Amino acid sequence: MDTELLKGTLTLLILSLLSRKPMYGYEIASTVHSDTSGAFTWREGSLYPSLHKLEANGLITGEWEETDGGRKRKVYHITPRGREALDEKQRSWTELQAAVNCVLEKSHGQA
Amino acid sequence: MDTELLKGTLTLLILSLLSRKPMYGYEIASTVHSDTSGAFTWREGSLYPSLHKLEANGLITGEWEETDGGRKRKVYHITPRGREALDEKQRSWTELQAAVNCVLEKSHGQA
DNA sequence: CGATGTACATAGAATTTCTATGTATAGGAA
DNA sequence: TTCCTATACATAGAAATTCTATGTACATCG
Repeated sequence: MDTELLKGTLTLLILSLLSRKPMYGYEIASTVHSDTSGAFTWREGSLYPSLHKLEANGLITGEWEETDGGRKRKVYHITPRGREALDEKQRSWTELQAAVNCVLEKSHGQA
Repeated sequence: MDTELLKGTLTLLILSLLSRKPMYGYEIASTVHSDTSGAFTWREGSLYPSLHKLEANGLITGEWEETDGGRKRKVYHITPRGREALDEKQRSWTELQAAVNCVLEKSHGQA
């Protein structure tokens, strides 16, 4: 997979995943990995800074939680503002697809 | 339009446009602008460096041309290697769309 | 008791794209 | 004629995103 094209989808997908239910970072990474059949494999160095940025922007909130095993996790919830941002990003994504596909189709068969 | 998502599509679209016919930089920018009904407006500071990079990588070749009016333009042609790269990038784009839409759909209706 | 998996984090590098600026000419408007 | 706009290319530096590499720490399984 061309990693160049992946850029910008991270935020969209994090918000989409958190709209299902609250998740912690590691869970987000493994969920997107399995949901995309391994097409997306986010590095921790990309994911955690993105989560911090989304939290700083008020789109998600994180709370420390302790599992039965005594392990600590930071569970993120999407905020109302986060849901608005998700809606907007989804619309942008739809527009982007349409615009790119329009150019590709116009090229098709020519030359 | 969310400019974050646009990243990575520049190379794909330049190659796609040049697969139609040879074009010069300014023409590429105005064509993509009109083809996408203004959804994409590449800055010259993004376009020209990208063209130089594609040329350095052997995916396109540029030749200076002079118009009747005496104006100079650099007309770019796609190379065989450029066509291969275009095919590959188009496949990646299709995969990316599928993967992202799969995640978005799985989130739909939940929570 | 060591390896692996879980779980978070940051520093620095690499890459992409944008902003700002510069040069130069053609053609129409004032 | 002179100025403004559109055409046409270019680069330097900044900003943003993502990756690589590294570090910490604990649980569990073999």
